[in-house]
Amino acid sequence: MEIEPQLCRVEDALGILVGKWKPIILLYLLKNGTQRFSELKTNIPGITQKMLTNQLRELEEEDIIRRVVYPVVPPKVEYSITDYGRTLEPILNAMHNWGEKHLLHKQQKMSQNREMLK
Amino acid sequence: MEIEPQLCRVEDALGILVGKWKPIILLYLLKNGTQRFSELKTNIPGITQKMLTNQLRELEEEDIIRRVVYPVVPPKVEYSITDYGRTLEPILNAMHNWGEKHLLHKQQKMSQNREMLK
DNA sequence: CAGAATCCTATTTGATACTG
DNA sequence: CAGTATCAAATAGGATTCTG
Repeated sequence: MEIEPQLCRVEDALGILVGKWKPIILLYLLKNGTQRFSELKTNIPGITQKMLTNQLRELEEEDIIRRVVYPVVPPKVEYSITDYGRTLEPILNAMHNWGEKHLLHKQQKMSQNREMLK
Repeated sequence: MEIEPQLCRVEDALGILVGKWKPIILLYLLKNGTQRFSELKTNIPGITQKMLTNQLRELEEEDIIRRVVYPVVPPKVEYSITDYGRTLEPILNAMHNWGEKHLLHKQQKMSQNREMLK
């Protein structure tokens, strides 16, 4: 019984979410609303300017976030979630809840690994 | 308002699902039950032996699938979803449904791109 | 049959310096 | 402030050959 990959639409959502900083960016914008580039930069620990730009661009390309440039000096650019982007929220929540629920499983596995090292 | 990445558990689920062939492998096992290595190999078009082995190992490492080796000649190895792995099913379904629902959005974007090329 | 091993390419991520 | 540009490192993925 052959599966037809083109009939599997899991990748559509997955592809949008994959990227080292995308989930955190989306969660941040979902929780805190419109944010400037610098706000994201300072509030997402460890991210570089390059990666922030990169991930924002990719999310914008997928219409998940909106980029608004104010023609002022110094530059001001604001990012926010689109209505379309908001449709991903249930999926993000489902994954977060799964992660929380199975923290225990993860910890048990880690203690197994410690056992094996003895 | 700083976000604490360690409080975001989205990556826990996401990390398990990420990999070029993981979703399709999981969907196949969820739909068709226990499968031999060769069955997966022939029913997942385009996958190489190396990647099939690789992705199965990573899923096994996360306790999402079970690997059972039968000590026979020629070798026989069967893979199946664990109960723990089955807890990911709602997430996979949510992503698939999202993908189906937003096929239209995707198509509209593609026609926009075609317009831009004129 | 179910892989392991090797080699290679491509993509992703990161560090750093520069700019309108 | 909000980026670009460049280079380097790390990771993922693929083609091919070999083996118990």
